[in-house]
Amino acid sequence: MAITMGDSVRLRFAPSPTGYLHIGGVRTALFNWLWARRLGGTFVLRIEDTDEARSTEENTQVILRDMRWLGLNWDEGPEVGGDHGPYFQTQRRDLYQKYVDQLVESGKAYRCYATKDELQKARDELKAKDPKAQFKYPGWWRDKGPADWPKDQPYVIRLKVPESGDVTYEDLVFGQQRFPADAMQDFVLIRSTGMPLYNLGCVIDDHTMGISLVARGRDHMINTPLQVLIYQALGFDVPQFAHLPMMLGKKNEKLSKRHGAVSVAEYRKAGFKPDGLLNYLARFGWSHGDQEVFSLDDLIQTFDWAGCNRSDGRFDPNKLLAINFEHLKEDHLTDEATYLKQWAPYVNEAYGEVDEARLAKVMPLIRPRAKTYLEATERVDWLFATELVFEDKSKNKFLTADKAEHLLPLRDLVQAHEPFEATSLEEAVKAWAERDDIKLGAIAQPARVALTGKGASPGLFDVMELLGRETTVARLAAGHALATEG
RNA sequence: GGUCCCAUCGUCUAGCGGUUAGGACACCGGCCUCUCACGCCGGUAACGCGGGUUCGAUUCCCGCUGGGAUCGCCA
Repeated sequence: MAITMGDSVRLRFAPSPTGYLHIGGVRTALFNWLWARRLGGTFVLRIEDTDEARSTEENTQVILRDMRWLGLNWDEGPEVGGDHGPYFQTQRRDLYQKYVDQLVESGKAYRCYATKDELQKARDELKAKDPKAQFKYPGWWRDKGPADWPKDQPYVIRLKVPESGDVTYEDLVFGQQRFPADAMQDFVLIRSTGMPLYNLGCVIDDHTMGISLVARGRDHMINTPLQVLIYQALGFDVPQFAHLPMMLGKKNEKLSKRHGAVSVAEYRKAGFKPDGLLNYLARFGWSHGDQEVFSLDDLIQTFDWAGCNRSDGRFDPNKLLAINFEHLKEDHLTDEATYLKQWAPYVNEAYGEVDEARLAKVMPLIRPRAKTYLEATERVDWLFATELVFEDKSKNKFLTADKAEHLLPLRDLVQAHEPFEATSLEEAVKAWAERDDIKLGAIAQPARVALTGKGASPGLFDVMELLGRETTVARLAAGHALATEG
């Protein structure tokens, strides 16, 4: 497709504040955002809060906060404004009403006074007669006019859907699409409360906000022909569409809580890096040859709709973890300053305000060992926790009377050794082990447990240097005491 | 059931008529090693089925099967 730069390229993400920000939604937001950024276009955030029963201000705030955390900044929308506002659908009701009145006047839509009960009754009757039959609104009010309108009765507005013919549109991912009009019914545009339904609000907003390409999940694909009909009835130009395959759970059902974390907030708490999450999500339903790891800049430079896949996929927490790990351990993806800045909040929350210099010093030891910032935090408890916690398994295995014999000699060596520095300590201990024909592991494993409480840790001598002479000496002695007392 | 969509290792995918069907995650070996990781080396594992089209189909077409979306005054 032709790549045109500039103002005419406008994309949007339009979440409903009926819940937290779901990672499936983030994937949609990301693809829109990437395309806008790649073409130097505009990314609009619009809040579709017309479901009054489920939309809350709190949810809106959560969505904005999580979008910001992810780095998916918007050029127009809540809190940043823009020339096409307001960006909350509930604040655009006059606009919807105006266009709907226009449709009714031109005979392309009509008032329907049928009540929900009447419709339900008709549905039930049809189902009783033929369980397999497809219920369609029977068009009771389709051909009535103002003379037939009852006074003071609530009504909805329905679109007059053509009785034959096809609705077609071009999908950037799925190709040319064709839907038979007779499979659709005269659907409702606006509720009896005057609040627009999804399809109407979506079309009017996308049009008035100048959206050039609508990209959304495949679950909306069935709405698109309906929306095309509204565009046509209103005389609007139809934008481009791109639908994205669904992100499903392990067993092919909709991705939900039972598959683990689904909200952005949970991934933040679990210590994921935004770029890592975004990298995984980008590679879900999109590919660029064999490349798996992308910085955000890589994505902006390489993302395109042609690389999008059409088949639904299953969310894989393992792969997400692996991609996140890649981002955390590779310096070109996360430089030290960034790592420190992003990691520090987790550490401070776990252990209280810790010394930045010490944190910076353990960092290089932890990076190749931790897949998330949270895991990294758990791996430095021996350094920052107020009390050393022993793993039972490791304690029982290595802090025993027979295995603790080298602990005190090691303590003595460490106490006297200069300089107190990892490489130098290592040389000294290795020399001792060799001289007395002791396997290094026989010294190191009990010592590791004494110093860190665990059977696995960064290199023993790095641990010592970080702990400092005083703590190292004290813990070696305490470990020996623990091993021999019982 | 109607309408629509999809189909390559367990998972994410490369492939766009001729390949020993490639990569990544996961898994299993091995090396490295003070432990755990990292890193390195190697391995197991896929074209759903049946018809066409073609000299030749994973690739194009049709059918089947299987999976999914949707059928609201939700979005």
